Amino acid sequence: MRVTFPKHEKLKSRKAIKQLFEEGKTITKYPVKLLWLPIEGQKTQAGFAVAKRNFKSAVTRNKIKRLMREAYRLQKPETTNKNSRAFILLFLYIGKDVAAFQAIESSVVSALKKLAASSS
RNA sequence: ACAGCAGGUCGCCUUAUCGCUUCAAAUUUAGUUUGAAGAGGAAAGUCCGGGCACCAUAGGGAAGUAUAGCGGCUAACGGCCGUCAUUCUUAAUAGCUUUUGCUAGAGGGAAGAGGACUAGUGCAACAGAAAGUAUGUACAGGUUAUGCUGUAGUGAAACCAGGUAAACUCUAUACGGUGAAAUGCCACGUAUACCAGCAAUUAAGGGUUCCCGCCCAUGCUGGAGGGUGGGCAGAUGGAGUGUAUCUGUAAAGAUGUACCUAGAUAAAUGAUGAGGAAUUUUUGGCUCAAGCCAAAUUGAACAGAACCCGGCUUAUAGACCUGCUUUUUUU
RNA sequence: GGCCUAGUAGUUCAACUGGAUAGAAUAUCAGAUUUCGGCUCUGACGGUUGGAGGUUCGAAUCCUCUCUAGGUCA
Repeated sequence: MRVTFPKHEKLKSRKAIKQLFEEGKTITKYPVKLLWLPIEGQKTQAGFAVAKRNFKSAVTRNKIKRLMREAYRLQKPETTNKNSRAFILLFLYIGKDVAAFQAIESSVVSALKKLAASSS
């Protein structure tokens, strides 16, 4: 099947992000930190963030967000098909250096697996 | 050929698979398919100037800010072009000198925020008699004598209507304020409620420094709290880009012709693989050396549009082009 | 997308509106004192005033550009 990540699966609502930071739970798999919160009646949405304090250059921030988004996109069917519950997710990059795609991918995968285990 | 200086251009390429955004078409209903397009020379810093929008179709004065030789370009500018004074550097050559050297200096190169101290106020450490109410001392000249003239030392400045305005200031010119989070429309939702202060139609307040004037206005400001935090337009065809001719020393302008070239919004242009390449390192061979050949390795700087333009400044691996200069070799 | 502020010894602050070796406390080091250490006393070290350029006889101070850090506006 197609592995896509269109616009409406992206976490955009300021209100939801605020709620996520206040009430959400966290899973840390260095260099990625995952904030998650189960929701009702909607599809799963995911967002990606890199702190401006750690990376001053906009180019590297965009690069890291694109890498995390690509890793999430490739792993999405395996995680979302197993359980029917929906979440709002936010992947936060907490490392200080730019990691390779394989390292970010493994962190994202293990975080999603832990999320599936703890929510079921 | 190598090196240096100045100016300019480019700034990874090809391909497979999977994905993102916009537009068009089809099908169907909001998904899918097909096709097309998809970051920069600085998109950056926000240092200037404009367009555009709203606020009295924005008006007078004060204050404030900026600029400052002359001429031009431009929508405009603090930008750009030309040019002059001035300064620095180099230097043909000339004068003096036994020489070292000193003085002047055509020409070349670079810099060039440069109005006014004959309006007023201020400032000038140390040194020096004296730093502004200027003009003391010594010597020489001159004079009947004084006034006067020249030299001397200190200092950045004392040969004078002194110096200093990137000191206050004056003169001239320009500038109203705000800033796409402007502004207009649609949708959703709530609280025309509560507390405090000011004001009561000759008033408070607002129109982003103050005064006048004008306009708005029945309330205004602050606090705590409730709701929303979505969409469309603005917003991508423009002082647009390429090219040819003409005008002009040039910046630039005129005319013709061709082209359409991002439009995101927690923010699109990416990921993985393969190949090619500038480049990096190591080994071996040839060679006096520079370098050349072969194999392995590495695999591209600075950097991401956010309403749009014109500049300036800063960052930038490497490649290429043009001009000038020096050195070497050959003809 | 706008706007504003600050950078001075290792640290915390001075330096009046340009004027001379940029000062004080603390920290560090050395010496004295003490059986030893602390306290105390004496002395030394430590700064190209974030960087570059300019104005001026002279710049931490004035001007321009730039870097870094921080704040602020729905």
